[in-house]
Amino acid sequence: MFRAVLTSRLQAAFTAAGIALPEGFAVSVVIASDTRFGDYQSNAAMTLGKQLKTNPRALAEQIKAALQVDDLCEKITVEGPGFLNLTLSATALGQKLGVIVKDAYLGVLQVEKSQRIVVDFSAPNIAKPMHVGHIRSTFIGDCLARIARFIGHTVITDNHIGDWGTQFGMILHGWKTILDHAALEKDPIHELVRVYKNVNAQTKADEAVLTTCRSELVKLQQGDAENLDIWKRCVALSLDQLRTIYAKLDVHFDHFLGESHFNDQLAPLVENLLTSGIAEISDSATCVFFRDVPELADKPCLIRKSDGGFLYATTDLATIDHRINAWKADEIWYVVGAPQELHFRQLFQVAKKRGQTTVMRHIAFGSILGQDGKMFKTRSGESVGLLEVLDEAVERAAVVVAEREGFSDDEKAQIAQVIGTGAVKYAELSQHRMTDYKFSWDKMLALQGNTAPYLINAYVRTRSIFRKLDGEVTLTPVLTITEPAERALAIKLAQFAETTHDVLVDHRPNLLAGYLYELADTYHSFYEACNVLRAEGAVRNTRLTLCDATSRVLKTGLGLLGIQTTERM
RNA sequence: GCACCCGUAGCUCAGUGGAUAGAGCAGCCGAUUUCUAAUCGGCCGGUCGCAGGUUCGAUCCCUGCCGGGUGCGCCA
Repeated sequence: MFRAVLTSRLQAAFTAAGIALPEGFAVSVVIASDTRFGDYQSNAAMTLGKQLKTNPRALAEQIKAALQVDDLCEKITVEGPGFLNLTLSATALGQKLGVIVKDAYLGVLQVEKSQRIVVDFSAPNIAKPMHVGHIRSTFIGDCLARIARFIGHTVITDNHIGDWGTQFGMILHGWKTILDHAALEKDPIHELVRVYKNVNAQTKADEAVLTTCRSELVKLQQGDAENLDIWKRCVALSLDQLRTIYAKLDVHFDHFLGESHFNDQLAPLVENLLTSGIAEISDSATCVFFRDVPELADKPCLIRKSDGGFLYATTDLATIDHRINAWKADEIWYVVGAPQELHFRQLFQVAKKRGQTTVMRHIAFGSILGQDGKMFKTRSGESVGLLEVLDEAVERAAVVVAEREGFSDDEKAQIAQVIGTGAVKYAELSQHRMTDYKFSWDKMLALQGNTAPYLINAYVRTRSIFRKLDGEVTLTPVLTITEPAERALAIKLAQFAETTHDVLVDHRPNLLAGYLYELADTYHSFYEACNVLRAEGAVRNTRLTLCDATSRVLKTGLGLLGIQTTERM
């Protein structure tokens, strides 16, 4: 990629000019902030000038003189206080595009050191429907997993479903007292939710019901055959439904290792932590204290309740053991909401005390808020169901597709499916993950502007050109780029390489979404300015190659976001 | 009380220690016998919450304040 090559050239220029770089000083080249000055820029002279207390502009001139980029750039200029601006040559761009269209990775470099990365995301609860709150973890996690795989990591996706919470006390009691078996057969989740809500309301009104629920839970945890059987049926019914949703979403997991999977390991784990001195008893509960970590000094991590029950953190610790021992994880990524930040800080600290060196990251995200600006409450209040959102999105897309001619009903349904689902995913992934946002039907399901349909439409336009071509076309590796619109498109295409890697620096899918939007925008402009099929000779060939590259980058890039494309719309 | 996140155009949101802070939506004007208009071009719209500090340069980094959200031993 150009940025990496230019960076190493710049590094060499410093050496050639005899300029010693201070310890830890990283020479950097970035994509130009203002394209009037060039395609890439380096502010190194200004940053370094400050440190060395020398004139930054003179320093920039010195570097410029030593910089060997004749094969890449047609212009190098020094501007203002010491900006070093680089403009790529049409030849270099043309060659690059020739390479990109032939490369399975479209110019994206594979990582030098491939890691085994476990991505933990989605994690819905059993016996509850997935709602809009699950959108963020599911889509962000899926996207990050796809990108990590694409650049050469070994990725293991794991859905740590909540199949063993205290909520089962209520479901068990409800199952035995108020379950409607016919309703369960028709719509399992709906009936389970009804039962749960009903019992939940009962417990609020009657203390005795709560006690009964607790004892049902204890029986389950002690292996009571009847309760265990009911629990297994709940899990099976829920998993069926979940698989349907994930298929619809085109989201795939290598494992569904829910909390229950680790039950047997919790007691020995806690014993082990006690004997090794990592954990201690405090107020009859078992805790891990972090007295050497100032910000956690008064925030111990509880791993066993005073009644002997285990907690969220206990299961997570056992899960870490499994991921390290059985899966040999180099890294574990937790795509979980920002409110759980403290939990993960504690968890990672315990792992550190245990000598576990696996890299663990909490990839946090902000909350989806209701119209009142408050968080959706999943326990008491209502939320919008995920299926409901998807169905509505597909329906809205179908309204637009219905106006089109030349499609069978099946094709129309297929197109609406791709566009509706894509719109929902893109609405999430184009947003910075830390931003809280209010759930809005209109924004989530918009079909114009900065949306998935806009990107898919750009792809459709590239495909339509190739459908209309007569005969075989040989795309030439020698592009002759002349028009500004061609040039702008070529540069954008080349920058797919930079963007894809940038996403994983801070785990931010919105960087890729933003890039693809700009690419589609650039392509739409190119499309209006440069007719492809009416052009001739080398110009036509160049434009066809640009269209081919755009087509591939859009399809691949959208694929990395988890968004499918359609050939026509 | 302490900790973390957020505050940018009417609305929803991007963005970066650098050059004139950008999109979409909404509003207005224009382009189509189309290589698919789910498109393109243009106009309108900002004291980047407030006040200091560091810097050649701060919307970005630091401190304080204001406003909103979230979390802080026996839920997950």
